[in-house]
Amino acid sequence: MAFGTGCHLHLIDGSAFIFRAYHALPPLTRKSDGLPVGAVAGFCNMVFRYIEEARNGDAPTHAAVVFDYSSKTFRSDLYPQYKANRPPPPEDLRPQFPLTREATRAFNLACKEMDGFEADDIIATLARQAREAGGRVTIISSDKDLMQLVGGGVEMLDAMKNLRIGPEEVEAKFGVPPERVIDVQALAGDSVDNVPGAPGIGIKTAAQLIQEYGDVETLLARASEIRQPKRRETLLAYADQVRISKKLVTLDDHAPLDFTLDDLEVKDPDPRELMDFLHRMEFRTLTRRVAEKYGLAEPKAAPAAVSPTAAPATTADPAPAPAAPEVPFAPETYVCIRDGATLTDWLDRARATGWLAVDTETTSLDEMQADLVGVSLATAAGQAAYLPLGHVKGGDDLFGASEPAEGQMPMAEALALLKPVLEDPAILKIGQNMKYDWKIFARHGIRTAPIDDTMLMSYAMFAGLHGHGMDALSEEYLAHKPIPIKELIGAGKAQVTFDKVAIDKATAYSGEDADITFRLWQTFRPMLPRAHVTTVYETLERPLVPVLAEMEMAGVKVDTAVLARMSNVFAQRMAGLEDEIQTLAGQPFNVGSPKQLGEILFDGMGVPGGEKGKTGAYGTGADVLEDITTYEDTHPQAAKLAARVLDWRQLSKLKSTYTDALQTHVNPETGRVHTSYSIAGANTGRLASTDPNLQNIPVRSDEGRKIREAFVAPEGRRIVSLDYSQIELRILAHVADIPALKQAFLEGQDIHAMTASEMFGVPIEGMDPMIRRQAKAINFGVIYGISAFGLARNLRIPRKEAQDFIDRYFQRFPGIRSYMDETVAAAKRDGFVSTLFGRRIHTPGINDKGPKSGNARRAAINAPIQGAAADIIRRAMIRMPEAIRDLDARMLLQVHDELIFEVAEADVDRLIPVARDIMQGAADPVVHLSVPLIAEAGSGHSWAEAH
DNA sequence: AACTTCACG
DNA sequence: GACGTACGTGAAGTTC
Repeated sequence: MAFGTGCHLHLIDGSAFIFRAYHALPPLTRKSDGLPVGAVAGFCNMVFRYIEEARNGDAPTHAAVVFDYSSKTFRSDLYPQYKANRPPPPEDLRPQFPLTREATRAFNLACKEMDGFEADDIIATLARQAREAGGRVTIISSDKDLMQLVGGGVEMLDAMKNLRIGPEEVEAKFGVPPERVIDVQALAGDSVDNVPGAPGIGIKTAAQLIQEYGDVETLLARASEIRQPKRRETLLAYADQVRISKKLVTLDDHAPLDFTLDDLEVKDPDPRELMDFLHRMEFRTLTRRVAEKYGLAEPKAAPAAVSPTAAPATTADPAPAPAAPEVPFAPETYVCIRDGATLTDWLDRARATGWLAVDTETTSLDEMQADLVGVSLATAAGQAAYLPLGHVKGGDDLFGASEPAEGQMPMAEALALLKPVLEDPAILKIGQNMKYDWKIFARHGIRTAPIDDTMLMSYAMFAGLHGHGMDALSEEYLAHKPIPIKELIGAGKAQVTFDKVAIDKATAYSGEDADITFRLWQTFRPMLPRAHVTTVYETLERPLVPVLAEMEMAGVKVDTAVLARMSNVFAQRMAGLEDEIQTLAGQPFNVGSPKQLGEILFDGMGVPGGEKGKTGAYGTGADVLEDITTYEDTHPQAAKLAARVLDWRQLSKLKSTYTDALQTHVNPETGRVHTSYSIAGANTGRLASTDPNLQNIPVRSDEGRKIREAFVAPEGRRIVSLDYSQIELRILAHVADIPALKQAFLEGQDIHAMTASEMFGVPIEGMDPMIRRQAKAINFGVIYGISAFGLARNLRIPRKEAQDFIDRYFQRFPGIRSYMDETVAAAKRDGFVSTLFGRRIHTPGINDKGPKSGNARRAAINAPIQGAAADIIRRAMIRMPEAIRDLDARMLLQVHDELIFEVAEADVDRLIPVARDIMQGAADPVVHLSVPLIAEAGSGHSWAEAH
């Protein structure tokens, strides 16, 4: 059909689809050979959805997907800097470009690109031709550069948000009708495309000027009439630059196309060709959906051959993992191991392949108290077995004891067979959260090595994107939902321990865990090098497993008598305060209830300024109460009440979270407290401590600090603590390359005083402590992605003043601002930021609009700094055991920038220099910091003395 | 289970 | 031009 009146042309901005797909999806790879295909998958999904949806209502008669050919166009000849600050496409995206063209053709859509022209020029040319022929045009894109084409039968469609963009929407965005958009763009410029425009003129001002003068040429001709001196000067000075900018933003609607509109007639896809392509890409879900749509059978086996066009661009990567034929999950096929011969058979399979996925089942999540119930093994996808060892029969007898279930190997016999394999240096043991299993085996005298951990692989690749628990990983990367543990042990009060679970059910569940772990490992292994995080995984994550396991098993001695005494004192003082508080309130109420307290203060006593949160309750946080304590003159009763509540809250916190709770965490067998560190808990690379959290033991208040007196060394031993001094500021000085900061650290100066001196021009000698305090707050603020609001609140000063401080700071240290800008730009471009050591922290939401993007922005600024500090102490911890091997000393705790040891009295003076050297040199040799790292040491009978 | 508060670096 | 903001955690208690 010839294109004419009544025809409707769809023009799809293919390149935008690709980048959107690439950034929206995790880096998927083709299973059989590891070829990156995430963007292709997303692209296909978007095209498929487009065909399904966009064509329903207002079906096109003609359509084309248009791509950019290369980054070199006639515009780069006009202005060499045009789009020059665009980074090259990521390594793993480049091989996907030709595949998206292939995909377009597989969907039987016209696929158009042209050397020397941008996709936008082709779209402009086709849109003009269609308009002139009397047809309608819909441009599937949200690119503002295309908005100049809107009008006269041409409109845009933002496929993501399903928004139509007509002349009104364009005018809402640019403040001028579509035909004047190029004039506004020419004035405002575009930092993304590096269109210069006129400095200091943004869209708002540009729109104003164009409304007044009509277009750029008239405006420039009459520039001398402009009243505002600044605008006038700018326009006079930058007239040529604005003229070039206009040429850059004006789309060429006369590109010499080698095809006509008639060639773009819509055709249905050939289902066979489409299926063949999707199948070759190994997109299972999409293949299935297409098969359903066209009523075709799904191809069964994975394709043996790979199409020549789809070959990876590089051959430098290691050999791909063994091709994984699609094996369905079949829990009923898992083997239950009940005798030595069967166990030996499974272990021989591991000896043959060199790998073994393992998972333990126990009676508790606390590895120090958990009893081993069973071990599952997997040697290939779908090949899994379960070895029950500690299952018991259903009912308890009169004494609450229970008999072992039948058909289980004796524990000792089974472990004797397992031990040589688990310790065999030629057999890789694969686990999900291996630290748990490592500790269980260690308590049976087995040192599991070497290991791989799928949770840590996921963390190295996807930190910030999603969690790393097995269930989530299985659903995400294996498209398989595992059997929920609740189905076996129940939940809540009715929950039972795993030893009570019937062996056949345990076999299905536990075998599946090992099976999933193995398949995840197969999936992740080729992905690590492609994400460039193999070194991170191998040097910062995996080696930490045995180190942390040993620390956790060692535990720290806690003097419960000291804690109990403190609890009693706190209880008495709290009772007294409670009486006083209720008298002041004139009624009894629960002092621990923020809701009741808020109502009494703000409704009952009439304190002004109560602010309700989203739940409708008044906020009564410490900062609010502190404000109220200053209302002595207007609300003396409330001021006093607030002060008492603050005291009560402090005691309540110390008692419930620390002095009471810590006592319950003392292990009855070891008499010590064993925390658990999560390696993949914090997005930045920091560890997190749980059950109990020993990383937030009080220290800032005198009262709280006393709790550290309960963390003690046994007779004849000492606690030694070493902590990095200002490690994050040192990292900032290095990465942002700030000469003054680096110099100060090299000379061992007081960094906050130096900052104050630089900012305010006051001498360091005899400095007002107030000024130093403010500089310190700014130094910390910088690390957190400073804002005037945050600094103002922290320092309790007007926002304007805080803004002045920040301006002054950036003026004095301009490198900090450029570092921040570069970090945010990297996050927007790549979707992640990296530390000095290559750790990746993803930054979802950084490209969002709205208030949330501020959070993402600050997180992106903070992550490389906090993350590098975390990397450094990880490196120190990994080297520490070997370094202190000959000393009677062991590492017990880590608190982000501090390491705590227990050491024989006689070895204290030998430990400190050794540990200090390891910590101070921990960045070397991978990164040579241009500032020294300093670790300060202390020792004593308790943590309070050592810190 | 969600929310609030508060302990740490 | 308005919006909501310091970064990263975990635990306990109250409320729904």
